[in-house]
Amino acid sequence: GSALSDLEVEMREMKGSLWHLRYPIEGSDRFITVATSRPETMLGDTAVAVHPEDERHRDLVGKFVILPITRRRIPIIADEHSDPEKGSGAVKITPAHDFNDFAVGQRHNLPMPSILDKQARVTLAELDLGPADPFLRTLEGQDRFAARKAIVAWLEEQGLLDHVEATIHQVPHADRSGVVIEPLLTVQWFCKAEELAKPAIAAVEEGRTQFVPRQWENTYFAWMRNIEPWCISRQLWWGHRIPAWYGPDGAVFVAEDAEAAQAQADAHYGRAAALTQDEDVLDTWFSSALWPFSTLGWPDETPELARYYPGDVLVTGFDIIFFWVARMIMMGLYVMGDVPFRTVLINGLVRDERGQKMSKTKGNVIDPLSLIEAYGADALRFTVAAQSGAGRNIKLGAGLVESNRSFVTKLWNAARFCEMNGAVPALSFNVEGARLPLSRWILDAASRTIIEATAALEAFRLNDYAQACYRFVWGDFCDWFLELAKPGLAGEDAAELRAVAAHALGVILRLLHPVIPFVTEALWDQLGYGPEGSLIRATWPEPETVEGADAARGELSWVIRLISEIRAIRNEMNVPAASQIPVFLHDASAATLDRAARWQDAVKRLARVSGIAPLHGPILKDAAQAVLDEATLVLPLAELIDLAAERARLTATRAKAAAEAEKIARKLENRDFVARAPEEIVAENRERLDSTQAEIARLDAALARIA
RNA sequence: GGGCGGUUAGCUCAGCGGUAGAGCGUCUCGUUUACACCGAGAGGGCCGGAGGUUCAAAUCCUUCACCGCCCACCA
Repeated sequence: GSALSDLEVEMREMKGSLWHLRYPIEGSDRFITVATSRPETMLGDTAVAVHPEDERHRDLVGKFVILPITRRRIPIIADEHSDPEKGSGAVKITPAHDFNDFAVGQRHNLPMPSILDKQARVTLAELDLGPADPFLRTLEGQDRFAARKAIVAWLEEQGLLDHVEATIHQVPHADRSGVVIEPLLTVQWFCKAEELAKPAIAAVEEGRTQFVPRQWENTYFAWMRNIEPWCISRQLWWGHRIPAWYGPDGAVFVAEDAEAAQAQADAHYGRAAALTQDEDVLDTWFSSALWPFSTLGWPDETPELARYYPGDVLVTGFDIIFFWVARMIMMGLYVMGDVPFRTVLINGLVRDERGQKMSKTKGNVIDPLSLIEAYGADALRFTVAAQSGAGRNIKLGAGLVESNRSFVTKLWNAARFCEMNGAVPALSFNVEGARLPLSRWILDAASRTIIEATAALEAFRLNDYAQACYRFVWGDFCDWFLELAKPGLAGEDAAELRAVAAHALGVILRLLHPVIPFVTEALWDQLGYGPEGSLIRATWPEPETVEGADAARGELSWVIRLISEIRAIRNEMNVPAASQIPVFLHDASAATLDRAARWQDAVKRLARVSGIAPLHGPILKDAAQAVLDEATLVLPLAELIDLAAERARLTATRAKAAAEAEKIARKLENRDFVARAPEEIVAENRERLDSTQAEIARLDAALARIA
């Protein structure tokens, strides 16, 4: 058995019994009943306490009880600790084996005999034995639980057991070994934690160290402001020895090392005295508290210590705030005069798929190595980052890792496609040289992603960072840029598109390297971005201003909406995938027709159309229609079209738009809204109403044509 | 007993005063020369309940319910 700090004690709910014992009162035939969940401790009772205001027992205060078995005479005292509401209102006091009872014992100057040894066996050594019952002898050396059984049986036999009550109570267990802890009076070394805590509280109050998310500072403060003296000695084999030495007469010398202690002792005794060092070691958390500077060479003033203390960010779980974080802050301030780190990032705990805490007994422990074996380290790392919302736990399951493995594979394939098409990274590449709207659009999107991802990382929002990268790679780069670039890669724009693709991929590799280290590193090297091992040292990508970005965004947004509209119609009208259909633009502006001509090849390919042309004159009857800005798309489907289905489709679209318009109109009719809402909000709603109404008008026209 | 967090689409979650979103899953279609670990499309939500503040509430306040956690409590 060793001493423990409060933090190492874990309360567990257990079914147990409450034994109500009858203690005979001296000089009368009355009894006083006390309740206990640990009857064996009655051997060490040194008083029975009642509440000073409790009328029921007032006359008993000052009288004595003859404790059964040991037959010791112990006083009935009045103490606030006794709760009249509980049990009989009288409570047995065992100062050596209960914290509260110890306090009572101190207040009333009671003796404090231990009746258990360090192996939790009954010992009678400290008892003042008088006319004890012979039964007492048989208890010596018995284990606490065996003794409990024997004592209960004996009391029952003697008629001293009033009754037994089944209860559920909190029982202290050692968090490591899991055994039930027995409070025991021992001599230990303590640290005045309160003194250390004061500057540590101030440091966090003043923001010299900040917790992320901020709410954990409450947890820190709550504990630090109510901190108890810290028991730092342990009766274990491993650890730093307590730096205390004892002289021949037991005098204590505390010093940095044996030599200094010896010097102290010699001065004290006036002669050379033999010293023996304390056998105890320091609490492992005490030693761990030194970690931020002891690992940097302290107590020597090393260059490492000068450069790396204080550290920047400590990343850890909330369950370690008291054990380690608080202690490092206290110790850092005390020893180094500064906080050990500026930011404490509290990440969630990794739990199983259903959110259960992993435990060996539950058998739900996920071995990261098996996930890595199945899906790769990159997939696991990316998954954990993507799931780590601020302050929430991570539910880790194979399914998630598997789908993120797909993302890694997607990245790999996209890079392979770039390579196949001669997208070679060039140092000379300059964003300003990009002329094509497609180039400008993807370069602008890359810059925006860099800004978003960087901001997210700086704010420790790893999930936002991962998501921004995911969306850019899969949504922008793969789904649209590469697809739209395919026709161009075979033509006169090939050189620019290759250079832009290579540049964007370079941004992607650098952005994702922190969470997809292996695959990005392999691609970086293989595709010629830099020599092997150089990606981790590459500079973080910087956002760049792209000339004509707004115009490029407008144009690409149009192209993407055009293709999506055609695809939607094809799907909803069940147009066979293999059939190529023509697309006409009705009422289109010159600028729109211009765009249509420019994107002809890409649209043909991505929307499976045979061509796009302006439509003048009457619209064919057997056609599907859709509204795109000022123009109406017309898809002649001939025998493919089901007019009823098309009417239903257009009607549904119109209904949606009408509901939207209605909602906005109601808002704008509200005088309070127009008067009190900010101008730009009102203007925005007016514009939305206009464009929604224009869309409805075009849908009505389209419906009229197929009526 | 004291405190902290959560409750939004089937699942996991983002959004935290001004048009409810993402990923996965589901359904339909698809052998288009990077990728089926893929592509296209669709459906799916009284944003836990009740009050309140506000021109406007998933978002702010009050309160309740349920879930999770921390601290204290061996009569």
